[in-house]
Amino acid sequence: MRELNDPDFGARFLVAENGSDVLSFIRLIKEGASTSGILAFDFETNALKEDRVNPLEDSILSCSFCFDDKVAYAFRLQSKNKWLYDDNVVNCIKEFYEWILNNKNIKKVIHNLKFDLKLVWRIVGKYPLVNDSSWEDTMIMAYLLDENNSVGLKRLASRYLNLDGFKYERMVLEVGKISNMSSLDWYIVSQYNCADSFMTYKLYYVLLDKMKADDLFDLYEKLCRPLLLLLLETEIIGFKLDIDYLKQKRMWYRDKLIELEREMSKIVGFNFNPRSVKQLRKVFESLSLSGKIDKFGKTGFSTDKNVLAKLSKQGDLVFVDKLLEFKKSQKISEFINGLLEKQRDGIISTNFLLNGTVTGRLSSREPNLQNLPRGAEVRRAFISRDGCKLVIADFEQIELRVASFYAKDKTMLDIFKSGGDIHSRTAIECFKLNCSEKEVKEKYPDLRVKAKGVNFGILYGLSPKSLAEYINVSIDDAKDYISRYFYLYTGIKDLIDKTRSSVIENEYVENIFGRKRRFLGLKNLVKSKGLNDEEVSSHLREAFNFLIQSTAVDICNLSIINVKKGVLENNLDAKLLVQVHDEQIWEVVNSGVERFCSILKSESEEVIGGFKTPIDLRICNSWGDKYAD
DNA sequence: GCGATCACG
DNA sequence: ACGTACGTGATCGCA
Repeated sequence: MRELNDPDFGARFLVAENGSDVLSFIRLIKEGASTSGILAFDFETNALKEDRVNPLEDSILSCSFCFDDKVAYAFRLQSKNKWLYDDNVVNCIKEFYEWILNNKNIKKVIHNLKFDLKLVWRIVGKYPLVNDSSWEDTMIMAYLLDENNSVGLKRLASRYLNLDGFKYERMVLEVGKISNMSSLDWYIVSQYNCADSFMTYKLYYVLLDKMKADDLFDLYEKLCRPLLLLLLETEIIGFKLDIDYLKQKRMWYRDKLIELEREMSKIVGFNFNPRSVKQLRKVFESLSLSGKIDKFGKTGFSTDKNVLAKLSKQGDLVFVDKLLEFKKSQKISEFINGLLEKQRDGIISTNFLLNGTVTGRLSSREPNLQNLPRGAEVRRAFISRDGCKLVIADFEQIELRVASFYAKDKTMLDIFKSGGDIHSRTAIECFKLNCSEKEVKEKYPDLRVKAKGVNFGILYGLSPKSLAEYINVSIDDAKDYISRYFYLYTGIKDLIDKTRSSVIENEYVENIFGRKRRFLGLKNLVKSKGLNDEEVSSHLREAFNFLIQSTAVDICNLSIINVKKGVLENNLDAKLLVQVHDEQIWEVVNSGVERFCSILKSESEEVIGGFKTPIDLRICNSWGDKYAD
């Protein structure tokens, strides 16, 4: 055993040097954590591929533990995925992690919970379930307290802890210089590891107090923590892919892109790379098309698909159409290639971030499963495992419903209550149509699409100009539509005004669950620059959009948690595979599908009392089935 | 590393 | 008179 004390931390950092040290550490940690009722821990890992951290594959180097503010313990685990100890010690380490998992009387505190629990899963093959309340994530706690700043452990340590972080920062710099942890001096890694679990321990109490003071504790306990554990399962099990289908498509698109490239070169008269904006501009000039383009970026005129679509409307330009097709195919093939690259044994696993957005939405990474192209082309590859079905649930128009809920707008509430069509109703008012709601769909489908644009635009805090561009009408018309909209839905207008004045006064907005979006300094900004300043109005748009978007997504996520609890209570086998904001996909064992669907309906439709959101439910074999006609 | 582009809700 | 839709992540080409 070696002691690596550090005066800056005021704590003892103890490092095991052999198997018997490890065994005595385990005894001490069990004893200490049982007494204090709390255990912070942290792993160090080594990415196999540089810059691509993957807890399901990376080498597990070491771990550290801290149960009071006096001492932290660290010991090594593996090197190149091989244990560093004999079987007896390895078994004791595994038993120790099982003990941690099973002991619900001890609070386990981790910075970035899902990451470390994936490593625990690799070691003992188990993970905690949604209803286990003995886990804490300081990263998510910090995010709820401040959605605008970094939640990295080092930053938090200097922001919240009354502790000279100088040495820590320097140590981090040293470690940061060498991205490959395994090539570091082992004692430096251990010291760093100890510092991390020690920081996590200290942070927990500070953040807990702040959360309670800010009324965020309920949101954390009832939503964030269960959601973290639920998504842990989602990420561990992954989504099954039809690899043969993807490989076949990859070939097909490879040929198609080469062919399109050849055809375009033939038309233009020289070879060029259609993926390069720079080369594309040259091509547009040689075809005398550049004069028709009125959209510009920092580096020159735009060649994006909206510009191309406009050009295409003006005349039959074979080249422009081929380029549009090329861009679309290129994009799809990027998705296909990405999936094939990242899948392991036919399973694709994403990483959901709870702190990836300022609105409480999740984000999804490596790969992003929340932005797959609509339609069956790519989604058909996402299939259920043998003996299972996919149950796909969509919340219908949840954001508009949330808006009507907050606004208490009688007109809009009535439309939703009676099962009316909100877009048709808006179309009638904005475009002065003289027909019934039902007739709008048949007689004026294009106007209904435009009304849909108005409905969504309102939630984003639209301007006449942007609305005009979006639904392709004149600015004067757009102005007219907006004023008619507010005449019809006066409650919405009042809600927007109320939200604006309250965010200027308080410098934050808060939704019904207590989630906050903070705009520090807004009051002064308004004072010095006025309400029409671009930065100010941008914040005001964000504020209103936050209210709607955050509430909608909190409802969706609460429904997921309720459903999963129902699944466990009823002993069903159903796991969430992916969440795309207002869409959930579950994998359910065939025999339980019917009961699962009734649980989903009953647990989801009324998450807030008195506020119902209808759900579109489908039972599918693949994600693509949703788009089959 | 950044701009442009494009995929999603 | 003026001007911006809200929230994300991935990839490509090019300095």
